[in-house]
Amino acid sequence: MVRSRGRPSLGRQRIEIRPIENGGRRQVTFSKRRHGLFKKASELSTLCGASVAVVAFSTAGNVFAFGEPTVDAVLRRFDPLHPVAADDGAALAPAPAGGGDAAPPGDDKELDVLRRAADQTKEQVTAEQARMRDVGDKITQAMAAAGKRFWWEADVEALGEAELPEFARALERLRDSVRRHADALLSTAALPQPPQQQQQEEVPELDVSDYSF
Amino acid sequence: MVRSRGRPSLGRQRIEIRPIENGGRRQVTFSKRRHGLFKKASELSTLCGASVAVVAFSTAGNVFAFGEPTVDAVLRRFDPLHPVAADDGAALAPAPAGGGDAAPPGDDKELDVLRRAADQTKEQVTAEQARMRDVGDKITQAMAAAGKRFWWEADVEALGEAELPEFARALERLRDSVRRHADALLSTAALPQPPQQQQQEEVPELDVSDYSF
DNA sequence: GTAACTATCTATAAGGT
DNA sequence: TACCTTATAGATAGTTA
Repeated sequence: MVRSRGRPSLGRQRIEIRPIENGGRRQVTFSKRRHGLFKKASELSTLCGASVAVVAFSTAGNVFAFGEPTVDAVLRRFDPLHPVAADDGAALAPAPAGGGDAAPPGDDKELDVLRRAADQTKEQVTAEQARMRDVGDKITQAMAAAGKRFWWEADVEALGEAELPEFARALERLRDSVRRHADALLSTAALPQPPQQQQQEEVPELDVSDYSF
Repeated sequence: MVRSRGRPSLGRQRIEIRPIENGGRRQVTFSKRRHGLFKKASELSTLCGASVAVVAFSTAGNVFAFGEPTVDAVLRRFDPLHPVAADDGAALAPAPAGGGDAAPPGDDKELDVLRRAADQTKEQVTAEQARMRDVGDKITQAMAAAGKRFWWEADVEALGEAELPEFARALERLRDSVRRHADALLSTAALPQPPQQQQQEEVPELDVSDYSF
């Protein structure tokens, strides 16, 4: 590009830190500085091993967020209502309604139980995969058709009325499966044998009527 | 301050973005960059009228936060599980305890309230997308690492304790979303393909208490 | 944890494609 | 919208107090 005369540009100019009136300029600045801010946050995290979360709302109401390791992880750790140390999710562990609520740490049986729970979960997940592969193809198609990259971007509207309930049910089952696994992981410290309910592979009754399909 | 010989310092040097081993150096860097990050966030907010929140945990476990107008305000606005009006909720606040309890039908205020509620809903949906995108990247990584093609094949075991609850929650939210859509479909028996999806996002609010996590 | 001090390095304001 | 380019304002590494 030929710059016929004088300086090719004025270069960076100093600006006062005060509200930008011009809408277009404000939008451009927001975009640039937001990127810069997230980058800084990322660098801080990497350099110093810090957990960082950034949330920004534009004047237009759009949200942008950055988090390491995850926005939610950091925010929950920050939330005083969910006091959690380095390992978050302690708040997620349901207080077992059974008898004692704390087991002596260091017991070998603990490990064994954990192992079984893990295997069980894995089994369930495998079963889920089999059941889901079918409906999954439909969903994948919907994703591809819309040029989406992530599963949650799947165009729900494009799913037929036949696939929808199946999709929802599949989600629910997987959700439950994952939750059980998470609970098992998180209750490593205190494993008070629950009243032998969750142990069986029987998936908790699915009350479909609840979801009026 | 006398500097007896040579250059007083080498000046700023370029550094690679990777974990700083030296504890002292890391601490100094954390302090400096944290200040810089907060300043950037502040400027972004002032220049662009954006609401911004930043939360950072040092490796020592200390928390530092910045927020405009307030950390809590931004985080509540971001958390869809705790719907709070962005601006002091004047619009959604319970009817003033004065005389009448409802605005006369046909009043412009009615429309205004509706409009604000709609905006809020839209905002929440957008926030969802932002959070999903974040945790989604993590899950996608897990998928890629395992060479899986579908999201439900993601190796649950490979997800960290931080990601697991996220994954479960993401599933839950998506499930709810799907259910709402299904409900809408069924209640309007024969509605042809909606022209847009963002427009009629007005759906019943979700009752999370049902799926307590 | 903070606060200088400097010499660099980086982010970015403007303007263009 | 995003991506260039330029030239400069601002951030900061290394060090000491």
